[in-house]
Amino acid sequence: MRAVFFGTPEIALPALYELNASSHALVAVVTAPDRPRGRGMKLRPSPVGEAAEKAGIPVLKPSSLRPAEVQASLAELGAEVFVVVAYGLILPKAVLEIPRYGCLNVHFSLLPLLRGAAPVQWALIEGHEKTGVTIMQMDPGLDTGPILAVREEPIMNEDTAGILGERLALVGAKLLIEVLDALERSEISPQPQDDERATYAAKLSSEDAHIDWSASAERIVNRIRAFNPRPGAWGILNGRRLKVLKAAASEEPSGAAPGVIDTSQPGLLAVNTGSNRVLLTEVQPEGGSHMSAAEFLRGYRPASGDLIT
RNA sequence: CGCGAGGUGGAGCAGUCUGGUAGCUCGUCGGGCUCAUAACCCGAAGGUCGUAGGUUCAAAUCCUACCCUCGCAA
Repeated sequence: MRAVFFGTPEIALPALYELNASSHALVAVVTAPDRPRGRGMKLRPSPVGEAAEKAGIPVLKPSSLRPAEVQASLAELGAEVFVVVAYGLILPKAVLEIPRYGCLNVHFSLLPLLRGAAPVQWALIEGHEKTGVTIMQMDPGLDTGPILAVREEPIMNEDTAGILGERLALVGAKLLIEVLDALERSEISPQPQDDERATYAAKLSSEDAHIDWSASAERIVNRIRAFNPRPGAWGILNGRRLKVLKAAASEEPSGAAPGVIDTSQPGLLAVNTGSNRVLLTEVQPEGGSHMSAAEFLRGYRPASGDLIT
């Protein structure tokens, strides 16, 4: 079936590739406009925009979907379905109604849980044992449409948002094609969501990534996992920002105030918290590259008793 | 011209302001001690101090240009 793909960041790429390689006709890609980003604030296309251009697929980059002429050009594509994966803009009702089969959204949670912008991160922050991918028929609400397909995915202890997101993106890409195939054969019927059970995964800022050391070790570690690789959970040590990319909760109870570090054991960087100590295992000092805790200790030499806030 | 940090033996850093031929914690290699060890002791190798040019009796250190890396912010 003729499809238009809406997406913006990396996590949408597998779905884009899978769709492009499928039996369905990918007639155009819609993505967020080129934005000044990165060091130097140079204008750069979104990951999806870049990939689509490279693949020779026509790309639209409207800054809004409200203008009538934008909606008209979407309609002209003659698509039977719109596929939306982490696009970034709300689709107005008028747009949702353009394709015959409506708009499908690939969402990275088990809806109605974790509706919203950052479902992968929140699944980790909240310490869930499983999450998944839901494909739904979009309606004007925020991730409220009826469900077409669900795939569960277990969350591993060593998962970070980056790793888990990659896995979900691949699962979602495969599931998307299955849904399109089934839809074409009318073998699928939407199931409404149970709004009572809905929870929300709000967009996260880098201030949310500032570690509160008075929380429990488990909560701290979950946040660190959720913010890896971006933007990176962090604290301030000796006046400089220290990103914590990986950490593990230890069995050892905190023997000092939250945030006080202990370097007495060779190669280990322990931080006291509201519960057990947390062992930082991979960090990145301000201005530097990421490194193991052992390397950090060798070069930067924080002392036992220093406070990370 | 968005703001900022940095490129020093294999790793992570100090030294740069106040020029005078390089240091720390590790790693590596050899030897010793030990039942043993990632522990300890002794010794060794390894650096054109990002690149190019300039100032100077003398440059990691001062000046100029360029390359690369990283953080913030978006």
